[in-house]
Amino acid sequence: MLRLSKLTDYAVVVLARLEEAEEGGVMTAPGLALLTGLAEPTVSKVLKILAHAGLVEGRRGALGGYRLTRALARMPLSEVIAVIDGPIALTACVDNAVGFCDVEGSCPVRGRWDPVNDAIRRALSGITIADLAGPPAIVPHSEAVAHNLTAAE
Amino acid sequence: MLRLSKLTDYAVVVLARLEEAEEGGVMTAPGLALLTGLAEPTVSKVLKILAHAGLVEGRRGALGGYRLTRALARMPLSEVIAVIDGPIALTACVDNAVGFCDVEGSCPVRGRWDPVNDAIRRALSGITIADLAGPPAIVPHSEAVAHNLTAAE
DNA sequence: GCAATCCGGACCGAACAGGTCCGGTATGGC
DNA sequence: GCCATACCGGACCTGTTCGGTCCGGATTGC
Repeated sequence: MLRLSKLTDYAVVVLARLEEAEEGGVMTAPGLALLTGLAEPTVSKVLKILAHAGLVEGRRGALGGYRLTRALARMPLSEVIAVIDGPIALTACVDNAVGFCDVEGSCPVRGRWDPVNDAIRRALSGITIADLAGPPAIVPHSEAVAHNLTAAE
Repeated sequence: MLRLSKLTDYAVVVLARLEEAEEGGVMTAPGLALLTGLAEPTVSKVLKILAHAGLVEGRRGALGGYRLTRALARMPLSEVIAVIDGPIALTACVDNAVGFCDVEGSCPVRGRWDPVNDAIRRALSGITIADLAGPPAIVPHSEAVAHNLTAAE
């Protein structure tokens, strides 16, 4: 299904909400949980991962919270995916890894997936979280899809 | 990891081998299992799925087997993925589905994933199984990777 | 000192994928 | 006409991964 983890989905939502904080202000994990409707431990987990990767910054103590280290417009989707789900790779046959596949000697596809991975990475790099968060208003429940957001052509 | 199932990987390998059959000839599931080094039940499973989708054609009885219904050069990778793994969609929030997400009313990302999915589909549609199977010869166990196979630019 | 908050990790249950097997049906050869 | 071969369709089991929760510790401001 080529699906990515829900954590990544949550991360995008949380980041989108986090941008609504006033300039320089922080938002707490419980607060973001309320805003997003997600469970607090889940939000906390997401934020911890994002903080570890440097996409957000955590400030401890009372009046603490999280804030973005970068504008969402400068945060490509591919980076968030890589942070949460690990490096983007469709199969285990990546980077000429040897010894993982027991039929690598006779595999006609060997080494050919890399261009595919690159194509996906390129398509994803052209989309930022800001694009996903979209204009502040909520989109109507129908087409806003065939947009000029295509990024890869 | 944005990973797709191993079955899809196997499907590509099997298809690549299947193309080596002489014109109009069929190859049996046990035979393909030997050629690919995969377990026979697994190969059989893959072929059944592919046959159900019409990508290969099965002929029963003695002297039976499978054969391609189409040249690999006309078989986009996206189609194989869709057949094995289901439709290409990164998240559950696709096609403006309503009622699956309990926070859809307040989700700022709602409806914004579709362009991403489209971008991925487009990147994948430009690559055919023939590209993955590559030239008939087997690639050496080292770099033959950074090839001009990128297909999407 | 106390309360609020992030930090790092361990933990468990559920869902999914991977892989196998079996009975049934069609085809060709002896 | 019988049998071996091979596809067909499904059920089945098992292991791994993901989603989600929880706890103790460290840090900061009042």
